[in-house]
Amino acid sequence: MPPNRKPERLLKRHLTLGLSKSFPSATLSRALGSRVKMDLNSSCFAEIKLEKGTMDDDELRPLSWLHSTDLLKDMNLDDEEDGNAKENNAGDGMMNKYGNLSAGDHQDGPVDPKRHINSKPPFSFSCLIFMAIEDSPLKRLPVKDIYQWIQDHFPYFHNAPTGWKNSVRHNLSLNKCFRKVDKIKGQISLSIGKGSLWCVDPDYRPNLLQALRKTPYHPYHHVLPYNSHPYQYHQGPLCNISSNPNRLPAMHIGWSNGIPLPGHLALVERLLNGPLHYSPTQHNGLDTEREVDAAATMMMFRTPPEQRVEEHARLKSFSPQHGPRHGSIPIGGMAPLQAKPRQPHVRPTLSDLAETALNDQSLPRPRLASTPYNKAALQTKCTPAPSMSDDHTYSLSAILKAQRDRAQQMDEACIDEDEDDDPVECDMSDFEDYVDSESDMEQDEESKRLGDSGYIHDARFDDMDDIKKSTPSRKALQLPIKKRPPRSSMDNDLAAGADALLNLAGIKTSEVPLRSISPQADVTVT
DNA sequence: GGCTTTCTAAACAACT
DNA sequence: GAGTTGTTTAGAAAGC
Repeated sequence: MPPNRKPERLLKRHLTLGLSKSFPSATLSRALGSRVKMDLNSSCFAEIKLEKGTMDDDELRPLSWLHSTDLLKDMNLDDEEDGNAKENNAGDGMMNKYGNLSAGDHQDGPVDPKRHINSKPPFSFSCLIFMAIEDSPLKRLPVKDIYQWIQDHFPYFHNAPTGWKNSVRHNLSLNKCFRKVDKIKGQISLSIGKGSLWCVDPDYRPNLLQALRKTPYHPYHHVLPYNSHPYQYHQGPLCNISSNPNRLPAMHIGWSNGIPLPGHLALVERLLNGPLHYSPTQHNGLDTEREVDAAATMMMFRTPPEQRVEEHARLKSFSPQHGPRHGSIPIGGMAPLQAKPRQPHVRPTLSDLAETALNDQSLPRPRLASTPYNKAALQTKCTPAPSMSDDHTYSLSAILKAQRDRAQQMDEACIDEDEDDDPVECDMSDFEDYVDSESDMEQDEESKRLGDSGYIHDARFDDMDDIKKSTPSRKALQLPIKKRPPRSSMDNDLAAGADALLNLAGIKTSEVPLRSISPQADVTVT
């Protein structure tokens, strides 16, 4: 066997083990195969699906991916098994007190589908909730409907002790991936009883997607050679423009060190659907794809932060009535962007892309981290690679390291020769300058949103809380509140990097000093 | 062994 | 008052 086949075989074994461990009987096939009616094109799975790149239409059918893995082919779909589930489980000596199968139950020996019916799904509660919410038409559900969805799709919970509902509520409350939606604000006229609606925080949607992707038997777990790259988790649509699995991730600036670029997604969408009418499927050139990514990325860095935010907000306001565009995905749980008709066979050059992007005042840009004291800001705006492990892991040192890495990367690009502007120091000063410059509304919202315990309030943040507590705010001290600088040093670094790369690509950008780059900066495209 | 994540239980308050 | 919802704390298990 060729060496490159070995991981594949191991993965297959892993998938099989993972599946049999968690869904060793017809439960899975029944629960997922016949009961789950999720539309992949409108659910969270659309993003996962798209990352495979080239899939047949058949594979777009709900849960066909499960069957495509051949993992279900031998499963018995008889209904009687379900009826015997409880009885069979009761006889399972390996069952813990909650009726779950303890880890390792199926590690040794063959799985007996007659014994292990209704074992616990392999998804974490956050994943279950995520799927439930994503499967709802409005991408928001009351907790009661979340219960129902979980029960409907995972029969295990029909017989499980009710403690799992507590876990669901606990997860909703503590997991920052989920947000409570004010009923009035959400303009839900339906009577949903008491309680709130819950939705997925778009900022954390990639995390949840990755959590889903981490599920042992996930169909695309093994597909993408670069699926460990954080960029891919964030930028599903890029798979839209590339069916080449060997394609490298887009340019690394901005995310190679773990800092996500929330606006990049939208920009790529704009590049794909906007005036460029680029249709990569018409052109198989790998370089072209890179050009698109590169230009998109570089342009991101040349757009002022305030416009990024506006663009981000604008995208968030998309109406949910727009159906999903074929091959596209919703962004962060939002309604998908409405596609503009494409004009095929128009291949833009990098210069075209750059020129268009540079002239577009509304192109989004990422929001950069604000204050280290603002947990929410750190978590939502400075989130490193989106993973569930990262989800709750935001140590100051890690963040500073990310900052330092980014600074070093930009430094290595020989961009900013201002010696007084040490990147690391600048980043920290930016942080401190932003301590009180964040709007009260935003902070209130963030603090309201994040709560103060569990997954969110973590002992790892205690030191930061202490710092904040021991550091009187400017407001408290009645000091003048600093205004946010028009462009942070980090922005300048990014812009500088963009300039350098544009120049390398043969595009002359403005000679205006980077610190004073404005959206109207002249750019000469050669 | 320590850390992190996740799950579970329990208590409590607020609300319907 | 009962039931539901939401929050918080605590502890344990499992994986790395």
